Amino acid sequence: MAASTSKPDAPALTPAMHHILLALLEGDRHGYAIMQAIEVISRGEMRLGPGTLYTSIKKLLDAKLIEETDERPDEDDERRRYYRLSSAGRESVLAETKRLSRLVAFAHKHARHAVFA
Amino acid sequence: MAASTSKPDAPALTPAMHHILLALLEGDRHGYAIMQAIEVISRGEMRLGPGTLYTSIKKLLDAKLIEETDERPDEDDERRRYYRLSSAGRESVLAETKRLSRLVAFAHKHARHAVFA
DNA sequence: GACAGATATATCCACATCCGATATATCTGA
DNA sequence: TCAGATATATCGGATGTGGATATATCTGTC
Repeated sequence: MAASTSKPDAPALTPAMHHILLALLEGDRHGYAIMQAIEVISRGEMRLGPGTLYTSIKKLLDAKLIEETDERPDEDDERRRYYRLSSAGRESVLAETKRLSRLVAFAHKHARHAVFA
Repeated sequence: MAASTSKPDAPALTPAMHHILLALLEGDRHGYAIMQAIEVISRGEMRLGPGTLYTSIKKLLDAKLIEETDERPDEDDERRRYYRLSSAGRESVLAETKRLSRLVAFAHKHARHAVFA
Protein backbone atom coordinates (compact mmCIF):
# COMPACT_ATOMS: atom_id res chain seq x y z
CA MET A 1 0.00 0.00 0.00
CA ALA A 2 1.73 3.14 -1.23
CA ALA A 3 -0.98 5.58 -0.23
CA SER A 4 -0.37 7.47 3.00
CA THR A 5 -2.67 9.69 4.95
CA SER A 6 -2.12 13.40 5.47
CA LYS A 7 0.21 13.20 8.46
CA PRO A 8 3.89 13.03 7.53
CA ASP A 9 4.32 9.38 8.44
CA ALA A 10 0.84 8.27 9.33
CA PRO A 11 0.37 4.56 8.69
CA ALA A 12 -1.39 3.90 5.39
CA LEU A 13 -4.87 2.42 5.68
CA THR A 14 -5.85 -0.71 3.83
CA PRO A 15 -9.47 -0.75 2.60
CA ALA A 16 -10.32 -3.16 5.43
CA MET A 17 -8.78 -0.89 8.08
CA HIS A 18 -10.53 2.11 6.56
CA HIS A 19 -13.93 0.44 6.79
CA ILE A 20 -13.32 -0.61 10.40
CA LEU A 21 -12.47 2.97 11.36
CA LEU A 22 -15.59 4.21 9.56
CA ALA A 23 -17.73 1.77 11.55
CA LEU A 24 -16.18 3.07 14.78
CA LEU A 25 -16.76 6.67 13.74
CA GLU A 26 -20.43 5.93 14.34
CA GLY A 27 -19.75 4.70 17.87
CA ASP A 28 -17.89 2.14 19.97
CA ARG A 29 -18.41 -1.41 18.81
CA HIS A 30 -17.12 -4.94 19.32
CA GLY A 31 -15.56 -6.96 16.50
CA TYR A 32 -18.58 -8.85 15.27
CA ALA A 33 -20.71 -5.70 15.33
CA ILE A 34 -18.03 -3.90 13.29
CA MET A 35 -18.30 -6.64 10.68
CA GLN A 36 -22.09 -6.24 10.48
CA ALA A 37 -21.90 -2.44 10.45
CA ILE A 38 -19.50 -2.51 7.51
CA GLU A 39 -21.96 -4.61 5.54
CA VAL A 40 -24.72 -2.08 6.24
CA ILE A 41 -22.58 1.02 5.62
CA SER A 42 -21.31 -0.34 2.30
CA ARG A 43 -24.72 -1.65 1.26
CA GLY A 44 -23.32 -5.14 1.14
CA GLU A 45 -20.47 -4.23 -1.22
CA MET A 46 -17.78 -4.72 1.40
CA ARG A 47 -17.71 -7.81 3.56
CA LEU A 48 -14.89 -8.75 5.91
CA GLY A 49 -14.29 -12.40 6.74
CA PRO A 50 -13.09 -13.20 10.26
CA GLY A 51 -9.52 -13.47 9.01
CA THR A 52 -9.38 -9.90 7.69
CA LEU A 53 -11.50 -8.56 10.55
CA TYR A 54 -9.44 -9.73 13.50
CA THR A 55 -6.02 -9.32 11.93
CA SER A 56 -6.95 -5.78 10.88
CA ILE A 57 -8.19 -5.00 14.40
CA LYS A 58 -4.89 -6.24 15.77
CA LYS A 59 -2.94 -3.99 13.40
CA LEU A 60 -5.10 -0.99 14.26
CA LEU A 61 -4.45 -1.63 17.95
CA ASP A 62 -0.69 -1.88 17.31
CA ALA A 63 -0.81 1.38 15.36
CA LYS A 64 -2.82 2.94 18.24
CA LEU A 65 -5.57 4.04 15.87
CA ILE A 66 -8.12 2.23 18.04
CA GLU A 67 -8.22 1.25 21.72
CA GLU A 68 -10.00 -1.47 23.58
CA THR A 69 -12.50 -0.06 26.09
CA ASP A 70 -13.55 -1.35 29.48
CA GLU A 71 -16.97 0.24 29.26
CA ARG A 72 -19.74 -1.99 28.01
CA PRO A 73 -23.53 -1.87 28.00
CA ASP A 74 -25.48 -3.66 30.76
CA GLU A 75 -26.39 -7.31 30.34
CA ASP A 76 -23.71 -7.70 27.78
CA ASP A 77 -22.21 -10.80 26.19
CA GLU A 78 -18.94 -11.27 28.05
CA ARG A 79 -17.16 -12.62 24.98
CA ARG A 80 -17.33 -9.23 23.33
CA ARG A 81 -14.33 -6.95 23.13
CA TYR A 82 -15.21 -3.32 22.53
CA TYR A 83 -13.13 -0.83 20.56
CA ARG A 84 -13.13 2.91 20.10
CA LEU A 85 -11.32 5.33 17.85
CA SER A 86 -8.25 7.05 19.28
CA SER A 87 -7.73 10.66 18.31
CA ALA A 88 -5.05 9.48 15.88
CA GLY A 89 -7.54 7.03 14.41
CA ARG A 90 -10.07 9.80 14.03
CA GLU A 91 -7.55 11.97 12.23
CA SER A 92 -6.56 9.03 10.08
CA VAL A 93 -10.07 8.19 8.92
CA LEU A 94 -10.81 11.85 8.24
CA ALA A 95 -7.61 12.19 6.23
CA GLU A 96 -8.59 9.11 4.24
CA THR A 97 -12.04 10.60 3.70
CA LYS A 98 -10.46 13.78 2.40
CA ARG A 99 -8.23 11.79 0.06
CA LEU A 100 -11.20 9.83 -1.32
CA SER A 101 -13.36 12.92 -1.68
CA ARG A 102 -10.66 14.37 -3.96
CA LEU A 103 -10.80 11.24 -6.10
CA VAL A 104 -14.60 11.51 -6.24
CA ALA A 105 -14.33 15.18 -7.24
CA PHE A 106 -11.82 14.28 -9.92
CA ALA A 107 -14.17 11.66 -11.36
CA HIS A 108 -17.07 14.12 -11.31
CA LYS A 109 -14.97 16.66 -13.16
CA HIS A 110 -14.07 14.27 -15.96
CA ALA A 111 -17.27 12.29 -16.26
CA ARG A 112 -19.98 13.91 -18.31
CA HIS A 113 -23.63 12.90 -18.05
CA ALA A 114 -22.94 10.69 -15.03
CA VAL A 115 -25.32 10.52 -12.10
CA PHE A 116 -23.99 10.01 -8.60
CA ALA A 117 -25.91 9.05 -5.49
CA MET B 1 -10.99 -7.96 -2.41
CA ALA B 2 -14.56 -8.47 -1.26
CA ALA B 3 -15.94 -5.19 -2.58
CA SER B 4 -17.82 -5.40 -5.83
CA THR B 5 -19.12 -2.65 -8.03
CA SER B 6 -22.79 -1.97 -8.61
CA LYS B 7 -23.27 -4.31 -11.58
CA PRO B 8 -24.32 -7.82 -10.62
CA ASP B 9 -21.01 -9.49 -11.36
CA ALA B 10 -18.73 -6.65 -12.30
CA PRO B 11 -15.12 -7.42 -11.46
CA ALA B 12 -14.06 -5.80 -8.20
CA LEU B 13 -11.48 -3.05 -8.56
CA THR B 14 -8.28 -3.03 -6.57
CA PRO B 15 -7.11 0.44 -5.52
CA ALA B 16 -4.41 0.26 -8.21
CA MET B 17 -6.94 -0.62 -10.93
CA HIS B 18 -9.26 2.13 -9.70
CA HIS B 19 -6.54 4.76 -10.00
CA ILE B 20 -5.59 3.58 -13.48
CA LEU B 21 -9.19 3.90 -14.64
CA LEU B 22 -9.39 7.37 -13.08
CA ALA B 23 -6.29 8.45 -15.01
CA LEU B 24 -7.87 7.18 -18.24
CA LEU B 25 -11.13 9.00 -17.48
CA GLU B 26 -9.17 12.16 -18.21
CA GLY B 27 -8.08 10.88 -21.61
CA ASP B 28 -6.20 8.13 -23.45
CA ARG B 29 -2.74 7.51 -22.08
CA HIS B 30 0.18 5.10 -22.27
CA GLY B 31 1.43 3.16 -19.25
CA TYR B 32 4.17 5.46 -18.07
CA ALA B 33 1.91 8.50 -18.42
CA ILE B 34 -0.77 6.71 -16.38
CA MET B 35 1.78 6.24 -13.62
CA GLN B 36 2.66 9.95 -13.62
CA ALA B 37 -0.98 11.03 -13.84
CA ILE B 38 -1.85 8.95 -10.77
CA GLU B 39 0.86 10.70 -8.81
CA VAL B 40 -0.56 14.09 -9.79
CA ILE B 41 -4.22 13.14 -9.28
CA SER B 42 -3.53 11.73 -5.82
CA ARG B 43 -1.20 14.57 -4.85
CA GLY B 44 1.62 12.08 -4.45
CA GLU B 45 -0.31 9.89 -2.01
CA MET B 46 -0.63 7.01 -4.46
CA ARG B 47 2.37 5.75 -6.42
CA LEU B 48 2.39 2.63 -8.54
CA GLY B 49 5.65 0.80 -9.07
CA PRO B 50 6.17 -0.83 -12.48
CA GLY B 51 5.15 -4.20 -11.06
CA THR B 52 1.73 -3.05 -9.96
CA LEU B 53 1.30 -0.80 -12.99
CA TYR B 54 1.84 -3.33 -15.76
CA THR B 55 0.24 -6.31 -14.06
CA SER B 56 -2.83 -4.17 -13.29
CA ILE B 57 -3.00 -2.98 -16.91
CA LYS B 58 -2.87 -6.61 -18.02
CA LYS B 59 -5.75 -7.51 -15.72
CA LEU B 60 -7.80 -4.55 -16.89
CA LEU B 61 -7.24 -5.64 -20.50
CA ASP B 62 -8.28 -9.20 -19.64
CA ALA B 63 -11.42 -7.88 -17.94
CA LYS B 64 -12.07 -5.68 -21.02
CA LEU B 65 -12.30 -2.55 -18.87
CA ILE B 66 -9.62 -0.92 -21.04
CA GLU B 67 -8.50 -1.40 -24.64
CA GLU B 68 -5.25 -0.75 -26.41
CA THR B 69 -5.61 1.88 -29.11
CA ASP B 70 -3.90 2.21 -32.48
CA GLU B 71 -4.30 5.96 -32.54
CA ARG B 72 -1.31 7.92 -31.30
CA PRO B 73 -0.16 11.52 -31.50
CA ASP B 74 2.29 12.54 -34.24
CA GLU B 75 6.01 12.27 -33.61
CA ASP B 76 5.36 9.79 -30.90
CA ASP B 77 7.71 7.47 -29.04
CA GLU B 78 7.14 4.11 -30.67
CA ARG B 79 7.69 2.20 -27.43
CA ARG B 80 4.49 3.60 -26.01
CA ARG B 81 1.34 1.54 -25.81
CA TYR B 82 -1.82 3.61 -25.48
CA TYR B 83 -4.95 2.61 -23.59
CA ARG B 84 -8.50 3.89 -23.39
CA LEU B 85 -11.51 3.16 -21.22
CA SER B 86 -14.07 0.74 -22.61
CA SER B 87 -17.70 1.52 -21.87
CA ALA B 88 -17.60 -1.23 -19.25
CA GLY B 89 -14.52 0.41 -17.74
CA ARG B 90 -16.30 3.72 -17.67
CA GLU B 91 -19.28 2.20 -15.89
CA SER B 92 -16.94 0.44 -13.50
CA VAL B 93 -15.02 3.55 -12.45
CA LEU B 94 -18.26 5.52 -12.07
CA ALA B 95 -19.75 2.75 -9.92
CA GLU B 96 -16.62 2.81 -7.78
CA THR B 97 -16.90 6.59 -7.52
CA LYS B 98 -20.48 6.24 -6.37
CA ARG B 99 -19.47 3.67 -3.78
CA LEU B 100 -16.69 5.89 -2.42
CA SER B 101 -18.90 8.97 -2.39
CA ARG B 102 -21.28 7.10 -0.10
CA LEU B 103 -18.40 6.34 2.27
CA VAL B 104 -17.39 10.01 2.19
CA ALA B 105 -20.98 11.04 2.93
CA PHE B 106 -21.10 8.57 5.79
CA ALA B 107 -17.93 10.01 7.30
CA HIS B 108 -19.27 13.56 6.94
CA LYS B 109 -22.46 12.56 8.70
CA HIS B 110 -20.66 11.08 11.69
CA ALA B 111 -17.72 13.44 12.03
CA ARG B 112 -18.44 16.65 13.85
CA HIS B 113 -16.27 19.75 13.46
CA ALA B 114 -14.29 18.16 10.65
CA VAL B 115 -13.21 20.12 7.60
CA PHE B 116 -13.00 18.47 4.21
CA ALA B 117 -11.29 19.73 1.08
C1' DG C 1 28.99 11.31 -32.01
C1' DA C 2 29.26 10.21 -27.27
C1' DC C 3 27.20 10.38 -23.11
C1' DA C 4 23.87 10.95 -19.07
C1' DG C 5 19.53 10.74 -17.49
C1' DA C 6 14.77 10.47 -18.19
C1' DT C 7 11.40 7.66 -20.54
C1' DA C 8 9.08 3.20 -21.41
C1' DT C 9 7.78 -1.53 -21.01
C1' DA C 10 8.28 -5.88 -18.74
C1' DT C 11 9.27 -9.57 -15.37
C1' DC C 12 10.71 -11.53 -10.96
C1' DC C 13 10.52 -12.15 -6.08
C1' DA C 14 9.41 -10.94 -1.42
C1' DC C 15 6.03 -9.20 1.42
C1' DA C 16 1.39 -7.52 2.68
C1' DT C 17 -3.30 -8.14 2.43
C1' DC C 18 -7.35 -10.68 2.05
C1' DC C 19 -10.70 -14.54 2.24
C1' DG C 20 -12.59 -18.94 3.38
C1' DA C 21 -12.21 -22.81 6.28
C1' DT C 22 -11.74 -24.35 10.66
C1' DA C 23 -11.90 -24.32 15.69
C1' DT C 24 -13.90 -23.23 20.05
C1' DA C 25 -17.23 -21.43 22.94
C1' DT C 26 -21.39 -18.74 24.35
C1' DC C 27 -25.85 -16.84 23.77
C1' DT C 28 -30.80 -17.00 22.35
C1' DG C 29 -35.07 -18.80 21.33
C1' DA C 30 -37.96 -22.73 20.14
C1' DT D 1 -32.20 -29.80 24.89
C1' DC D 2 -31.20 -28.47 20.73
C1' DA D 3 -30.26 -25.50 16.51
C1' DG D 4 -28.56 -21.59 14.83
C1' DA D 5 -26.75 -17.16 15.43
C1' DT D 6 -23.14 -14.78 17.89
C1' DA D 7 -18.23 -14.03 18.99
C1' DT D 8 -13.32 -14.37 18.86
C1' DA D 9 -9.25 -16.43 16.96
C1' DT D 10 -5.86 -18.68 13.83
C1' DC D 11 -4.32 -21.02 9.66
C1' DG D 12 -3.26 -21.57 4.69
C1' DG D 13 -3.92 -20.43 0.09
C1' DA D 14 -4.82 -16.84 -3.22
C1' DT D 15 -4.40 -12.21 -4.61
C1' DG D 16 -2.30 -7.59 -4.67
C1' DT D 17 1.57 -4.65 -4.14
C1' DG D 18 6.38 -2.74 -4.37
C1' DG D 19 11.19 -2.67 -5.28
C1' DA D 20 14.91 -4.47 -7.90
C1' DT D 21 16.35 -5.66 -12.14
C1' DA D 22 16.59 -5.88 -17.19
C1' DT D 23 16.41 -3.96 -21.69
C1' DA D 24 15.91 -0.45 -24.87
C1' DT D 25 14.78 4.22 -26.67
C1' DC D 26 14.46 9.05 -26.49
C1' DT D 27 16.27 13.81 -25.45
C1' DG D 28 19.46 17.21 -24.63
C1' DT D 29 24.25 18.58 -23.96
C1' DC D 30 29.05 18.71 -24.62
